Amino acid sequence: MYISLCEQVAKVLKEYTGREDVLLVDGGEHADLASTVAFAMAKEKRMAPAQIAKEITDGISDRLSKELSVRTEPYCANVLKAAVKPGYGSLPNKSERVVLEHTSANPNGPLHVGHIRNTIIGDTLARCFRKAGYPLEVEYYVNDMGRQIAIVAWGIDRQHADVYGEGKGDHLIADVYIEANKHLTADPSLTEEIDALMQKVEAGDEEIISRFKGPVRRCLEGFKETLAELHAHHDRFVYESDFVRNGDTSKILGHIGHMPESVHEETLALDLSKYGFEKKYILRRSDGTSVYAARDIAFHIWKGHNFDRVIDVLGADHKLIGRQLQATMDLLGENGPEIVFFEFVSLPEGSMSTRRGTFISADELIEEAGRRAMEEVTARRPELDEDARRIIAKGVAAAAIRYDIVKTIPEKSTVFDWKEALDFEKQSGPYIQYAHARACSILEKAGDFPYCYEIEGDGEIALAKKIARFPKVIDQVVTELKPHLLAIYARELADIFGSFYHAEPVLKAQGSVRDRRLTLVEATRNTLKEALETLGIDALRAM
RNA sequence: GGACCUGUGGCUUAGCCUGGAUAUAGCGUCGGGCUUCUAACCCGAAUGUCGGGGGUUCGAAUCCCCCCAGGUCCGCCA
Repeated sequence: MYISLCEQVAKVLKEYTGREDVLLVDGGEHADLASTVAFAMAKEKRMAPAQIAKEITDGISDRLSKELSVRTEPYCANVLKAAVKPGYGSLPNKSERVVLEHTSANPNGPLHVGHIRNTIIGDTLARCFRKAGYPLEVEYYVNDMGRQIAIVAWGIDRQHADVYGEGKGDHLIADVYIEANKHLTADPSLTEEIDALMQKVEAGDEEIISRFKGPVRRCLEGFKETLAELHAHHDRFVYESDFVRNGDTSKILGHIGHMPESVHEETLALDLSKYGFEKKYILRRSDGTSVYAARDIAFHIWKGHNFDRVIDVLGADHKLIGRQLQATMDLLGENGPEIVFFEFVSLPEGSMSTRRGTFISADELIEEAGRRAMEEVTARRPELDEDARRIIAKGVAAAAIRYDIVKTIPEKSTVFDWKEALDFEKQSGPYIQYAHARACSILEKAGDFPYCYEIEGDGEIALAKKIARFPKVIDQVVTELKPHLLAIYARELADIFGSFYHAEPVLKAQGSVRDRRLTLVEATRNTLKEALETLGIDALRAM
């Protein structure tokens, strides 16, 4: 409704003014929709913008009210009819195939609170793409042959570590990795042993390859548990080593070697200066092995051939190499990735590092959030049995974590704060869940009622207008790749519902007033549910 | 030294790409509201040189330039 209304108003405005730049913007409090066209016309017509605006509105108001439902009531009625249906906000199916890569942390230790910013941005985007009707595949790119994993394999041997015993694999691997790095720092000559391992892996040495594979698999087992707790899902785990084994990497390096931009010294590199990069982009070491960047090119060529739109979620530390990759794909005439970058999460005492062991793991955060949520549920709903409370607490914990992370724009670096991460009030996931649970509670008590799509009063209209915007928000998230817009939208919808809830009695209203408010509550509940699920948050029916 | 991102009431934060009406919300503070649909809530108040300085414009938090502060990167690591 809202989307088609925007399009229709824009069409009328374009036809009337004869201009293309009628850009419709949010009208704020004074209007539902606004156009800046009058300001643009002011200069050439040498008239005050306000006067031009008045002439335009006088000229088109007839058409708008005749041809479109710009009058509030019929518009709201149409909105509500759509919003009470399951799946509200879903957009028409598209044929454009999308591949989205997120998380892709190195398998050398557990996911920490920095990694899951990637996970949550990525998974929320993925849910929005599905909601927007795109066929989508979500991938995790597993670095199973880099230096880090060589260090893990080396450390396991040297420390006689048992990473297959009791405990979560990713944490056991981290212990080995941290210890191994201490040894390497103490005696830098040991790095030769790491280099030797990497050369053997690239050469296809089966024994060394299997020494790498085990810990990688063990670490991924741990990741998958953590990701499931966060409601994040990958359709496919793609292994970096596959692009060496299948020959794609050497094939592309061969091709690049013949390009005019290639630089042959001891290494093979690309000169990307025409894209504004000062540094050469090194792809093959002097010992003949490929670097990460080369395998990444092979991986992205594969993605570009199999999908129409390629999206990566990457940390700010990948900005340079990500842009070099984009430039290289352009040079090769391949379908390159769009990249969503997010800035770092640090701790009050400094930056996080798996190598140094200075991080808060996602598992710690999930556990602590679950404990706090259980306390809270037990205090509020002592009459519920433990299983019921536990289900609610798990949903609340994941909601608090996901929302706390997705609500902030990715460009802003943040400092992890337990207090904020575990906040269950206002501007939090649980707050939005609570609004949904309240709506459920009303509807459950109401029993059957006939839908009534009338609307009256500022409170009801404000709610209906907000509901109307949901599909547009989904569309905006996938075109602008900004999942935080959905987070903010859901919170604002919950805010407006909160005010409505306190101002307008529903169950106590009589006759058609009761029916229309119940219909509005149902539309709100359904919209909140769809929004929450698209955020990867459980739409709890009771809290 | 160079590149990118960020800087908005005491704290956290939206708006910036695409300039337009009194700059968004939360926390905290202060004052109200549970015999009434779940108070994880609601209503009201106070709190702002939109980091600083120039410029463009009828109009700048938003665009351009310079400076300051924080983060990230500049490896034959990933």
